[in-house]
Amino acid sequence: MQEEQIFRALADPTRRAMFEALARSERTVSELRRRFSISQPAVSQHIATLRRVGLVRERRQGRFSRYRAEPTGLSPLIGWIDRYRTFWPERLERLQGVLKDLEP
Amino acid sequence: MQEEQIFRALADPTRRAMFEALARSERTVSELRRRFSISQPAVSQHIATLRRVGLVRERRQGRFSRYRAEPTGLSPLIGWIDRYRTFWPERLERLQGVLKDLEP
DNA sequence: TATCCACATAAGTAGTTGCTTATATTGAGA
DNA sequence: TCTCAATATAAGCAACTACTTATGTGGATA
Repeated sequence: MQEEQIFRALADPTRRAMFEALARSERTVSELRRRFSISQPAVSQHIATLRRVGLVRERRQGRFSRYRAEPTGLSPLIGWIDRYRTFWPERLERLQGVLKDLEP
Repeated sequence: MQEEQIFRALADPTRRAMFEALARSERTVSELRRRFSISQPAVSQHIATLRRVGLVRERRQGRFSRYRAEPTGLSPLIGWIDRYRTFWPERLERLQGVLKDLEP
């Protein structure tokens, strides 16, 4: 999936919030509807957009559809940004620190 | 500047391309106009948007305005993405490699 | 000072987007 | 099988966006 679609999908605040919620835990459309005060179709449409660009995965379970975020879908976005990290030594250092902490 | 504005600014492909061009070198509006086949006002409007969200800086020089990218303006975007890097060991490793190359 | 030139701003417009209500579709249980 | 519950799709609409042309502003030069 191209970076173009990813950027557009994440430009909407509601969709970004949904991705965040789905990164924390798997949820159904109804659950998302409760959390965001928009109609059920609106939720389905946002999910469809996120799914189309590879940011969300579906897991069918009977008449329920459980959705969860697919962080690897951010790959094009990260790829784009990494081109500009080299301009940014300070930030790189911070990130380096984070990486060190993650080393076992 | 909030991540909201940054995402919206970069969602447009022309604006993203302009940011990329301005990251490579400083340019005037006229120079950008030549590179992108849109009107001069359209260029000015895109620049204004990028400037408003802190992604581009102006350097006045007589009647010319020279613009260049401000990579630190990507900070909110990077901050947002970093929240999901932890879900992504493979990518982290690759990045770690990149960082190693930059060390000396 | 008169006139370009580089750029910004204003105003109008066609296309896109995010929402709504209405209507399928499909599975589970009485 | 009949009905309800969970979700998807269709259709319509108001708001936003990215563009255009027209015009304003201020620096440089004759």
